[in-house]
Amino acid sequence: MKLYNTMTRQKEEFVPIREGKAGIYVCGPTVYDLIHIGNARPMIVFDTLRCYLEYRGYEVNYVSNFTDVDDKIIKRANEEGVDASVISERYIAEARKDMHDMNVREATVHPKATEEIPDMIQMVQTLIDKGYAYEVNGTVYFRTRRFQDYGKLSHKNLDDLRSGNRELKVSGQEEKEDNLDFVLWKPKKEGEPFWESPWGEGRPGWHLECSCMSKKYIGDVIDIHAGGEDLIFPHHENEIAQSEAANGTEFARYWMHNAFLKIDNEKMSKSLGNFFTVREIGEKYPLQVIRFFMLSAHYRSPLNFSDDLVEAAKNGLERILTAVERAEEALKQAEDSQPDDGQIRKVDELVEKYEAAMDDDLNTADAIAVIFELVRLSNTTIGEHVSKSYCEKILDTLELLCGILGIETHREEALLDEEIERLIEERQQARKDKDFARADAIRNELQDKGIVLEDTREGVKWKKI
RNA sequence: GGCGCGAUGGCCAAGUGGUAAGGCAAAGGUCUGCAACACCUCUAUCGCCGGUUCAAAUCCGGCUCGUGCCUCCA
Repeated sequence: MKLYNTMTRQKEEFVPIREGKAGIYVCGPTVYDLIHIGNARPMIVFDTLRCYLEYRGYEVNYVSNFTDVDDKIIKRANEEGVDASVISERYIAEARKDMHDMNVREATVHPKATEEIPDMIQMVQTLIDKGYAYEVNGTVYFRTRRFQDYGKLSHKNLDDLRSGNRELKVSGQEEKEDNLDFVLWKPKKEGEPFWESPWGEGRPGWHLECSCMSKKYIGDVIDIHAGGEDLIFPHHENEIAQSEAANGTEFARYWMHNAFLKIDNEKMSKSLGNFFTVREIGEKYPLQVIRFFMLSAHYRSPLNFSDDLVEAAKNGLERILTAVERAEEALKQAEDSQPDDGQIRKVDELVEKYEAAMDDDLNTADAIAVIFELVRLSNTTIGEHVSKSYCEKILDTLELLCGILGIETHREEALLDEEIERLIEERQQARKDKDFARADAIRNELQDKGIVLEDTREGVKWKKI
């Protein structure tokens, strides 16, 4: 399997540190509010990566944190007059719910920053002992220039950074040895949560969390480190500096970054008013549609989000789900005959094509195209006098290929209430009596309630939209 | 200013040297009481200019437009 590595800027064959195992760390959200649609992209993309690696036989240790101590959380807590942990706990629970609805599976571990403070203090101490960090008035800074490789991920050189920040320096803190130095530990301010440390009461810097949590739950060297492309600099660059300086070894073998999501072709921002939470979207569409939509483009391409595009994705997904239903219907009528070798082979070829797409840096757009090819194959070959084993093969394969992408192939089982049941029967009677006006009126009435009817040879089918 | 990315049919989107996957939408047709579903048919020479090559959407150079990051935003 080939993966694009941000570090080398090319696709590389994925070779795990330990055969058959993969340690993946994905930077998670800061929990100060409901997660937004932009947060959803890395969650969906890298969950899919995980599924595919597991399908390929890897035992995946998937770690994704919740940043639960941060300025924005504290601000929110002060506004509501509650403890910061009330805010973070609330939004961790909400994030988990949204993730569940998007079929994003639980990570192997979801560490929280506040539960890893001792390890962070330990790492800061190590960095001070090695000369990579220094303390001034209760703040500990990382001595950026001391780390030779700084800038290797984002391909920046320190002097460019420095000139670009000349203006900031005027208003900046003069206590730093160098303007590029970043905070590892900051002293508490009034009303902020804090922890005891050798440098006084305070809290950890943002970058430090991920370095510690990945070390603790995966190891000094991790196979794949992933996140949104905006994290490349400075977050991931700083993580590398901290971890490699402290551990004396390479931090991550492969760096994967997803591109941004735009809304109506503009950058998502609160000021533009085009800021959507996953929860809001979920009220308009099943979140599985959003997952399908996001995987319909390559993860390294910017993806535009708009109602029209989601609507199109929804219709495409419907086609897949309908095909599964048809195949299931066919299976009921199928015969115990020998399947056609040629047809079986075609299905196998599609699976190979799908794997080739996924092996090529997780090309989910191509993988979905293969699923549609399988849908067409199914719709055109499944019918009367088809063998049971062929039907099963089609169904198993559809389920498998969709499953890897986190797409559930069965519509949610919704029970019809008696009223609706009665209306459907009444319509059938009207049709028998050739009272089509009445029949159509009932169909429209049900449609207004979100129930779509389809008259098939096997009887009336319905689905919720 | 520094470091990147992108430009493919009405819309979305694959495709890194051999004459353009797939989806959505639209149109025509088969099926159907009608509709829906499904199936069939139909829609592109790949931003512009030049170069390399037997051959380029795919490689090189230039241009135009758009866009991301440059200290806490996924």
